[in-house]
Amino acid sequence: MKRRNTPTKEAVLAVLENTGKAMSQDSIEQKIGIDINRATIYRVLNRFCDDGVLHKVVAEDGKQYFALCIKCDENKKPMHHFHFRCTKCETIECLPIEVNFSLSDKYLVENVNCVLTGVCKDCI
Amino acid sequence: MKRRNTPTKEAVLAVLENTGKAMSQDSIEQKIGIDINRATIYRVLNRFCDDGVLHKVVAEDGKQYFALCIKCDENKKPMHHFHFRCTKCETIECLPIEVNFSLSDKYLVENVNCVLTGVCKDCI
DNA sequence: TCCTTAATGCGATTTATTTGCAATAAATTA
DNA sequence: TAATTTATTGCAAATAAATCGCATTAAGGA
Repeated sequence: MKRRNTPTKEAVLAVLENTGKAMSQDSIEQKIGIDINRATIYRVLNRFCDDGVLHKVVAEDGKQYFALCIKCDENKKPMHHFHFRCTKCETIECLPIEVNFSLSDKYLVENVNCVLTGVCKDCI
Repeated sequence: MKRRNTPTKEAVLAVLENTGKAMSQDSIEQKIGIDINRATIYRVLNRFCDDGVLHKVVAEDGKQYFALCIKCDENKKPMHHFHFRCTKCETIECLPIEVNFSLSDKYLVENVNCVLTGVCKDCI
């Protein structure tokens, strides 16, 4: 199943590159300019996640937010980082803070989801 | 608005004490034995959260899970801890692992929500 | 230019959670 | 103990996020 380039995909990526933050389908739809169906945006976002272009964060409001994966050294695996959700400006930013924990290897960790919520430096 | 004791509240607490894990409204309703309305369970859970009896975790499935707050020394404030959601047995357990991060005090952190997802030690 | 099938739009659906409102029942008071 | 106040509950409907089926469109290789 080879991927195709479409205006939709480019527009979604452009919005995310532009804000540099994690965004919900809703806020992407508002900023994207062109008229794109809700379901399509979700499908595009999920495909990008599958392809490792985006990562998904679920905040404590229960909603999904998507952000570009930070490109780091190719031999270094992308680190799990904290996210900060600001309840004033309704944004989620990726913090350059690594998530550290040591857990018995009797557990298989497949996913890490860490979100701090509060008021960000711009709104405080 | 003084709180009243009701069979419902006792039953909900009993279930949570029993499993010792974080549970969703759904799973509580299944285990509780008596017939309690969905909305009522949510209201009871949220009230307990307001009162500091329970804490709420939002997992990456977007659902809310509730667990008893761990009682520690009274002079020690309750720590933020990691949670582990097992996709096999569908449970969430509170891990005795503290969440550590250092963030500029230009941010006001009001809430911490950290969930690891994978396969737990009992299911692996 | 034609053809295959990935991508899209639309509408309907599913699932989690909340809310309004009338009825019920704790707990306090007379 | 009976009366009173109002927190709590049940029920049904409302919200809201995300997904799904299906017919249509349009990349991009032949």
